[in-house]
Amino acid sequence: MNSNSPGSVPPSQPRRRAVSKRSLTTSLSILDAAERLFAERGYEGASVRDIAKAAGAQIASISFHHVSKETLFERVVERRASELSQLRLDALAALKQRQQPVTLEAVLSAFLRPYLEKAGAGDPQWLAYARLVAMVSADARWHTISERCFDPTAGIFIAEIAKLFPRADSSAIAVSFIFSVSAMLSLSTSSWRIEALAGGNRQAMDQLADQLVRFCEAGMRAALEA
Amino acid sequence: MNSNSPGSVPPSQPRRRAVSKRSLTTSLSILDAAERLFAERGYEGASVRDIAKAAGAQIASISFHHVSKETLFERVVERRASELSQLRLDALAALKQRQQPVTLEAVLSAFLRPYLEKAGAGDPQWLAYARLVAMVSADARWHTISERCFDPTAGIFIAEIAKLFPRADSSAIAVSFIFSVSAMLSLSTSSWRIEALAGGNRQAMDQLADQLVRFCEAGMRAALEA
DNA sequence: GATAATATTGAACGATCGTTCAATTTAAGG
DNA sequence: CCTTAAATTGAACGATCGTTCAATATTATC
Repeated sequence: MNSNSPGSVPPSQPRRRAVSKRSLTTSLSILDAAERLFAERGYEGASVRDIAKAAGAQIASISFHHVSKETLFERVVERRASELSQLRLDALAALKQRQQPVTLEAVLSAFLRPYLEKAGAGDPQWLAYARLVAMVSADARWHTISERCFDPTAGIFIAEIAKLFPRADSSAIAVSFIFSVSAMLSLSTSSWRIEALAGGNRQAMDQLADQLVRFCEAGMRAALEA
Repeated sequence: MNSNSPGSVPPSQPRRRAVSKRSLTTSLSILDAAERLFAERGYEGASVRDIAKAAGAQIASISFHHVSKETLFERVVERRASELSQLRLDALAALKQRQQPVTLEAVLSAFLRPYLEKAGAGDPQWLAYARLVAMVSADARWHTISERCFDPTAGIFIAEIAKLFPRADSSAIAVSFIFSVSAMLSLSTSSWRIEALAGGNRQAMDQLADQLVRFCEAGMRAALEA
C-alpha cells in the first residue's frame, strides 16, 4: 500500500497540481516588468510596487511567485544568462569546426557579437537586459551573481585566448579580456546608447560591432605580444 | 549713506559672517562619508542617516550644509572633478610642449593616467571617488552630471585625437574614446579591483596602467585606420 | 564682552519601502 | 461536477526613507 492509495492515514503528500496558464503569465510579466524597471532605475530605485503595477499584478503576487525582491532580481538576471551563454558557446563551437587554428578576431567575435545582436535587435526586453548585465557587472554587491552567471563562460573564452598567446601572462590575458568586456558593455551604458540605433539602423549596429571587435582584437594583441 | 551704515532703517542686508572652522569640518566630513557610501551602495542604497552617522554629524546637518540628498550627490561628484580635469589638461599641455607632433599613445596616457594614479595611490577617498565616477558614467540618470563634469575635458582630448586621424569619421573617434574610457573605469568596477593591487604594489599598478594605455592605443589605431 | 548670525541638536513629519496575512477566486485532478 | 490545491486580492504590518522644525549652542563681528 503506497502513500497514494486512499485510506492510508499519515503523511501522504498533499497531491501536487500543474501550474495554470494564467499563473505562468503573471510570473512572466513580473519578470519582464522587473527587467525593465531594474535596468532603468537600479535595484533600490525600482520598488516592488512599481514593478507590480507595470506587470499588471498585485504586490503580493511578487512574493508569491518570486519569494522576495532580491530573489526576483537574481531570477531576472539568470533567466537570459544561460541563453546568452549558449549563443556564445555555440558560436565558439561553430568557429572551431570552421577554422583550425582559430583567430583571435574570431574568438572575440564569438563572445562579443551575441550580446550586441540581442541588444540591438529591437526587443526592448533584451535591451533592458543588456543594461542590467552592465549594471550587475559593475557593482560589487552583485559579484556572486555575475560569478555564477557570466564567469564560467568568460573563463572558457579566456582559456581559448590563452592558447593563442602561450607566452603571455595569464593575469594579463584576464585584464585584457575585462577591458574588452567593459568596452562591449559601454554600448549599453553610454549616453548615445544602442537603443538610439536599434530597430531603425541595422547597418550602423553592424558597423559598431565591427568597430568593437577590431578595437578589442588590436588592443589585446598589443597588450599580450608586448 | 549706504546700506551698511547703522541707523538706515530698511532692508540693509543682515551682515554676513565667515564660516567657522568647525562648520567647514562638518561640511567636509559629510562630503567624505557620502563619497564612500555612495560609491559602496549606490545613490538609493546609501541613506542620509548612514551618511550622517559615518560623518559623525546630525541628519539635519546634511540638509543645512548641502540642501538635499541629490544636491549632496552632485557636490560629491563635482568636488574632485575639476581637480581630475586639471591634472589631465596639465598633462596634455606638458606633452604638447615636450613633443610636436604628439603621439596617440602620449595623448591617451595624459587622459588615462591621472585617474589611475589617484585611484591607485592608496587614498581611500580617491578610490571611492573613482568608483563613483564609474557609477555616474554608467547610469543614464546621472547623465547631466557627467555631461557637466567630464564631457568638456573629454571633448578636448577627442579633438586632439581627431587631429591625429584627419581622415577618420568623427563618430568613430568618439566611439573608440568611449571604449577606452570604459576600459579605464573597469579597473574600478571589476571584481578583482584596483584596491587589491593598490597600496601594497605600486609596480603592479604601473604595469596595469601601461597595459591599459597599450590596449587603448592599439585598439584606437586599428579602429580609426581601417 | 555684547550681539546676533551661524551652526548644531533631537524630535518629529508624512511618504514610501519590502513583506505578510486572511479572505476570496480560479482552475486542475479525479 | 466536486473537491481542493493553487493563485489572486486588498489591506495592513513595522521599518526606514528624505525632509523639516523649534530650541539650543557656538562663534565671528563689532
